[in-house]
Amino acid sequence: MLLRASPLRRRLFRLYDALLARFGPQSWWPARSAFEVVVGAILTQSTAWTNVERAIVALRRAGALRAPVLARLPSRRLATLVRASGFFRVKAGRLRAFLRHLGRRHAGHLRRFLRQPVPALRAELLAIPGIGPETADSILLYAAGRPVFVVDAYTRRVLSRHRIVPRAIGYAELQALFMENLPRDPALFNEYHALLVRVGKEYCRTSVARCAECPLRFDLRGRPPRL
DNA sequence: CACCAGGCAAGTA
DNA sequence: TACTTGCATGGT
Repeated sequence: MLLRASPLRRRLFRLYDALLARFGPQSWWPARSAFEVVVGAILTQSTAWTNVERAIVALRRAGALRAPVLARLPSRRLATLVRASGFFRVKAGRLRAFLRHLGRRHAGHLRRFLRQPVPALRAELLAIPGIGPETADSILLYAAGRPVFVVDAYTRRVLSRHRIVPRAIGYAELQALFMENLPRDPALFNEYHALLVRVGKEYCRTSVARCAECPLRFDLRGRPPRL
């Protein structure tokens, strides 16, 4: 995959190099199976990962981190198990919607579901209620190993604070910026996104408080980052 | 105490 | 099409 050099491409590579040099490989996604990636991707919607971990632990203790078991769990019981991840009634419903789709369209086989071509798989994921662009792309990249870049709040915040993109850039535009300017390599997309989340958690919250301590100092040219 | 976190869908203008 | 609001727990 050959990409002609451009200022934007150089900035994206330099940002990646700076992140990797500072934080090292992140070994994402933090899950033991593809099914657990799907569950975590739904549970982490607008929620701190520490709270998702509590819910995952509860599900594991109940033996519910497998499709056949989770699919048979009553909604009240499921809601109780995922309570710590917040929005628990909504998320229990979304997990059930995914399991219902998996059961009806793919005989409950996640592998089979994930094997189809990216465009069809992405469209099918987005058609499941409760799965939007970020959740779908997280599943595509981290559960199915496809070269799809995941955009999230940290991606937008880190790049806009470094003045690489406008603050209000849309999901598709920001995703295209990465996918059209980097080699389409699942391992690269995996690590890049994980690193953005890592630096975001530590230095790039919505409050600008820790922003000044950020070790990257990436192309700010001395100016304070805008909110 | 107030504010925030790895979204999404439904409602309004 | 572009905003706004509800959903909810647990950490800082």
